[in-house]
Parts: sequence; structure tokens; C-alpha cells
Amino acid sequence: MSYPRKIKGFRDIDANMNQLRWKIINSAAKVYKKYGFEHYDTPVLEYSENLGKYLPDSEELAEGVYSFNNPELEPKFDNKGAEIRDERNNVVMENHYLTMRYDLTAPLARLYAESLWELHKHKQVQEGKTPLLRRYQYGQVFRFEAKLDPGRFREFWQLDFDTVGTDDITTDAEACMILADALEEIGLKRDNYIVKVNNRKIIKGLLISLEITEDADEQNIMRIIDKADKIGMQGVAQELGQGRVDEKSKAKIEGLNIDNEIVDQIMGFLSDFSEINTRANILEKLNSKNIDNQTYTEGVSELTKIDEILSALNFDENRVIFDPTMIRGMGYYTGPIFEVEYVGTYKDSKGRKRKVGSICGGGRYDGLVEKSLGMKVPAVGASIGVDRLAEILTLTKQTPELAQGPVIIIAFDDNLMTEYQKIAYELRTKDIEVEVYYGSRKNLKKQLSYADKKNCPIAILIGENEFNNGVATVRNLKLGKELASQITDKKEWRERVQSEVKRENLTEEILKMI
RNA sequence: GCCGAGGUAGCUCAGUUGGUUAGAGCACCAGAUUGUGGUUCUGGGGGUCAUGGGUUCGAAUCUCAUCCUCGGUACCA
Repeated sequence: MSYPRKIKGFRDIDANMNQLRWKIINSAAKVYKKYGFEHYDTPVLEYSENLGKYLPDSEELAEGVYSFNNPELEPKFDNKGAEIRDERNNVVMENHYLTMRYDLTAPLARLYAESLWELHKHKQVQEGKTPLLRRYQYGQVFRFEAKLDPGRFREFWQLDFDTVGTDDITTDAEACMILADALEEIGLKRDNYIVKVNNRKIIKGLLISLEITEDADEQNIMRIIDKADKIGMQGVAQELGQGRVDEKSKAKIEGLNIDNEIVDQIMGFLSDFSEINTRANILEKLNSKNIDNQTYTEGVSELTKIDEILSALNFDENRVIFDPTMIRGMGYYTGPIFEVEYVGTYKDSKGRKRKVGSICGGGRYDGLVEKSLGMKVPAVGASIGVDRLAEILTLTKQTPELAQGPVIIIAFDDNLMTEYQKIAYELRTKDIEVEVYYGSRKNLKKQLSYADKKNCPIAILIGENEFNNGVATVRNLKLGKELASQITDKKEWRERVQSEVKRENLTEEILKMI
């Protein structure tokens, strides 16, 4: 015997949850296809080195992912793909590190790099002329997080679309449109979501103008700015400077100890955008800044282009806004970044009001494929967090109606099992979903409760009497449910929802009812 | 990781200043209904009070440790 239990952060999904999940996936996929994306899949497990530098033996970087040694011994390769040999010229074997995918973007980069590997080796593809790939993909991704926030799991689904092989900024604008369209197709109302757009080049350009050019500093500063909506502008200023003490938790948070003057400049820049503002106003403000390095200028002109396209297609401020304080966590983004926030709150199981936060994210990552291919390949994409969205739809009671169950054939009499099977098979050839009741408890009440729970539309009752008379009793469970609240007299109710039909007409009658 | 709050039936929880046999609602099972869903009514099963030690005549209740859960905070490629 063992104690049956699940790993923390992993879930079982029942029929209702699956119904909602696949509604989300099918709706979004429909939109992705409309824009010309094709459906790809990649394995759940990858060689760790292909997913980035997150190896289990480098403590810091292994955090947050599931990695382990491959039980299979395989040849060791150098980074050009050649087998490494020892002094006796034998191939060196090792157990490679494997990692469960933590998103769908890194595996895409691997897939794309792999497909170009040989061509690139023989110099048959040139930078700037790499093939175009537009794919969408959905599936589980895995992250190890010690403590889970509400609505977050260690295994969760993402629903990505990416365009690899072009640096045309139009695809970035398109990504925003796709996110908006997909969410509306899923059923979100227009004022329940907002796509937020920023460009990493703008903050980067600002930092360059302040003579902050170290990668680590830049990352740290961006990380703190990203927390603005959580800790407030004052909190950001404190964490950039001397640090702060969180009031609620009394936690001491160390600051970056940046000079006051520079902190003031950064805060001054950000606070200019703190008021909700139109895209045009934000662009105007960005242009008016006295910053003239190339990174900054590029960032602003890219945003300008995105605004042009969005505006021309009537994607207005009620769907897509610019937010110069939005950063996003993933380190591989190099240009425009997107995030979708669910607007509004919900009440959790204890009645507490909660904010939802972001439900989609994405951006341009022009350097990711290069890491494994050794050649620059521009790419942009975004992802819908399926489980988060499902959670929100459930909590705000926007779930689809319970799916209709199968027609149920009540098993009265074991001797009639062959007859039940014949009826079921006959109906199935007409594309009707049918189930013969197999439960061990055969009393009628039990069987009808079972049918009720599965939302069965019709029950077919054939006992010895019916069989001998060549008839079947058919009960309309769907109608019965509707009438249950109106009719109190059981006898009358039964007469309304139940009828006897001839055995040879049964299939025909069921087809009429369903 | 840090701070705080918790752990009592399958689920949600109540349980007085320590005092007989630890309760409720939901769910489950059965009957009222001699083969007929919902509602209603009646009855029934189900708990090593997270685990281990301590205090006490006596512990779900006080105490210590451990484990786990939740909230906040930090981290999040």
C-alpha cells in the first residue's frame, strides 16, 4: 500500500475544468490560425544546455526549473557538435542534464536553430535572410517555485504564438492585436483586459544616458522598476537607493545604493508617465526628453511605428496602451514587450478581494536563437497563461455551460445487456454519444442520479416488460430538469417528460429529441 | 528564505476559564416512494482532534519540538 497523493503545485483536472481549458485553447488557436500561424509541438524534456544556461550544478541558475541527469549515457559534444574524444581517441560519454521546459519560447529557439544548424555550418544561410516561421503551440510548462501564489502552479499551460525570422516591427504591433483578438474570442469583454506595451530600449537608453551600462546593474534596475505596481513609486525609489522595510511583513529589503541624483533622474523619468495617458501623449513626452543615444531613439521610433499600425486598424486606447514602467521578468527580451492585465478584481474562497495581475506576456527576443545557432535571428512572440485565465473565468463566473452528457441506457436487467448494447451501437452510428450504465449499484434512483450528474439529455429505460412488448420508455431528462421547479406533482411531471416508443422507432425518436 | 496565522469527519468549519461518550452544514448510504432524478422528511455510517514529547487526577484546549497548510514579503530565467 502507498499513500496516494499529488506533488505540490501539480493538479488533477476534472471534466469541467478541461472543458474550460479547451475552450480557451480552441478559441485562441482559431485566432492564431487566422493570422497564419501553424500548429507545432516540441518535447516536454530538452537538454538543459538547449534551454539556456540553467544547469543544476550552477546553483543560482538551476533555481526554478526541474532538471536531472539523463539515465542514458551519450557522447559528449563540443559546442560545434563534434564528439569529444579522450587521449586514446575514445568517444567521451556522459549523462547529459535534462530540463523540463519552463516555457515554449526556449524550445522554439532550439527547434529553429536545429533546423538551420547544417545550413549555417555550411554557410548556406545569411544573417538577415533567415527563413520565416510562424507557429503556435500549447502545452504544459514546468517551474519549480518553493512558494506558490494563489492561482499559480508548478505545472501550467501556455498558449504561444511566435514569428521567427523577421525584425519587421509590424509583427510586434500584430502581436498586440492577436492578444486582444484572442482574449475576446475566449470571451473576455473589452473593458476586462488591457494590453500594455513598452520597449526595453527606452529604459536601456535612459540608463545609457545616465552612464549605467553594466548588464547586471541594468537588470537589477529593471527588476525593481517592474515592481512599481506592487510597491509603488516610493518603494521603487527606496529600493534603487538605500533599501526599505516592508511595513506588512517587516522584511528588510536591500537597496541598490545608487546615487540619489541618479535615482531622482530615473524616478523623474518614470513619474512623467504615472498618469494614465494616451499613446500619442506618451510618444510626445518620450520625444521631448533630452536623451539622444541610438538605443533610446530606436526604442521610441519602434513604439511610434506600433502606434501607427494599431491606430490605423482602430486598436484604440481601450485595448492597447503604452506603459513605460512595464518591464517583464524574462531576461531575453530585447525590444518591444507586451503584457496583458486583467482589469478588475475577484473574491477568493474566503471572500477577500484580490487583483488578478497579468494573464499574457511576450515581446521581441532578437538574441535567443543566436545563443545556440551563433547567428542573429530576430523573433517576436507572446503567450497566454491558460490556467490563470481559466481561474479568472471560474472566479468571475464566466464559465461555459456544462457540456451535455451522453444519452444513458438504464441497465435494469443483466439478461438484456446485449439488447442495451445493440441500441447503444445503433445510436452511435448516428453520431450520438451513448453510455450504457455499468455501475455496480443498479437501482433506478442511483442510475438516474448518475445521469443527472453527467448532464445526460435522455434516458432510455427497457426492462422485461418493455422488452417483451417491443417498446422502450424514453425520458427527457433535459426537459425534466427545466420542469422540476414548476411542477410539484410527480405524476404530472412524469407524464410530461416520459413516453413510450416502439423499439423500431427508437433511434428516430432519439434523433428528434436531441 | 523572513514575518504572521493556522492544522478537529471526504469538504467547510464550531468546540466555553482544561472536565463524562468531540458537534453542525455539505457530501455519502438507506427509507418514506412495491422499477422513476429535484424538493421535503426520517434514519445511518464516518474522526488516533497533523505528528512526537511535556505539564496535569484529567488535554482538541496549556507547553515544547517537528511536519504541513494559508497570508504577507523576497525571489522568478
